[in-house]
Amino acid sequence: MDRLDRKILRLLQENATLAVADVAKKVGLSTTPCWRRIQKLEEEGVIRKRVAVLNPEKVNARVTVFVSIRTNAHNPEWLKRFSEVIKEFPEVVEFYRMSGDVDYLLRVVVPDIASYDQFYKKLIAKIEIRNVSSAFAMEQIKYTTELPLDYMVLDKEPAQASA
Amino acid sequence: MDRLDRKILRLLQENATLAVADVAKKVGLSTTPCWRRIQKLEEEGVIRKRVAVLNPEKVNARVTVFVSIRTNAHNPEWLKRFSEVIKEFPEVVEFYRMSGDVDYLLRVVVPDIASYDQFYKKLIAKIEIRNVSSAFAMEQIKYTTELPLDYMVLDKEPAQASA
DNA sequence: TATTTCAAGGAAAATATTTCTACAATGAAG
DNA sequence: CTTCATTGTAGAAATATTTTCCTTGAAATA
Repeated sequence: MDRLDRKILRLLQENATLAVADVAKKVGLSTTPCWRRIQKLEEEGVIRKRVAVLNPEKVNARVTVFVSIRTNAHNPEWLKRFSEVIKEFPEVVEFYRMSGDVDYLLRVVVPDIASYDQFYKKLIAKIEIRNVSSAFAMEQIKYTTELPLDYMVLDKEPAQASA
Repeated sequence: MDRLDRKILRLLQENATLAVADVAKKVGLSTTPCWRRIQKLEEEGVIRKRVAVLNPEKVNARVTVFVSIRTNAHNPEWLKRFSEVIKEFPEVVEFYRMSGDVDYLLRVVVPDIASYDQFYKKLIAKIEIRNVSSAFAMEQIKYTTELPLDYMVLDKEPAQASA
């Protein structure tokens, strides 16, 4: 992984429809080596997938709720069951195990508060939870799928562009 | 927007590299109308973009921190300035204005705790904040870019597939 | 310094795939 | 029975992917 790989990743994180030739041009490479690099990044799993990102408004996914969860059952069985339950809910788009006084944090996406209430009832019907607290987002000011690449570990200097 | 559009979106949310012909086959349509639908979904902005999703581990983005922010300055100027500052940080991948006792919530992605501390110092150097509290994620159990489409508003019944 | 080796890039072309356009057919609604 | 929206078939044009083979330059070794 060198600076060229990073440049390629940056471009594809922004726009995955770019043709290999265009990526190549932008990073200052010809198509063949650029194609080989992308291929490799995919094989290695650096690039996990390519997806379409939708407009939340347009698909009626207007409300984001952060759900903080505390549990009594601090054991792997409970977590396993809980994870499986959560993964079934398409409304839960993110799910973290946390340090600190909150045990788990969910990001839930629904059309409105009423739908959130329905989701909430479905959730607590499926699994026992000690304590749930919901925080509503009023506005999504920034949302990106792009990971910061400045921290990426570079094996070596980028190969000098040969004449 | 009917059930066919929804089906198309579901597929493209999962995998944006699918050829139109493949999408068509899966939704039970021939390529032309499927192509036209996708075209329209893009024009209307339902599909916002297509992106490559990277593996956080592989690009050294291992630690997620949720940063809760309280401010004294409840005015549009401060928010504007704050937003601009935040948008400059590639480490901040999500940013919400919240209801409740927390004013803003950030999701920050960095390689490790030391980097988070550096980020934190950079942030408070740039803008005055009353109160910051950081919660560290130990594990990302679920993360998806797919929005739930079950809530999508359908104009009408899907057109009957014609013979 | 000469020579070998190796990793990476470049050009070009074959292949494959995709996109996009015309035009005909269908079925529902009025 | 007319109209309108939508689909289907087929094919041309454009693009993209992938392979083959060659070149280059850096590093290693004698």
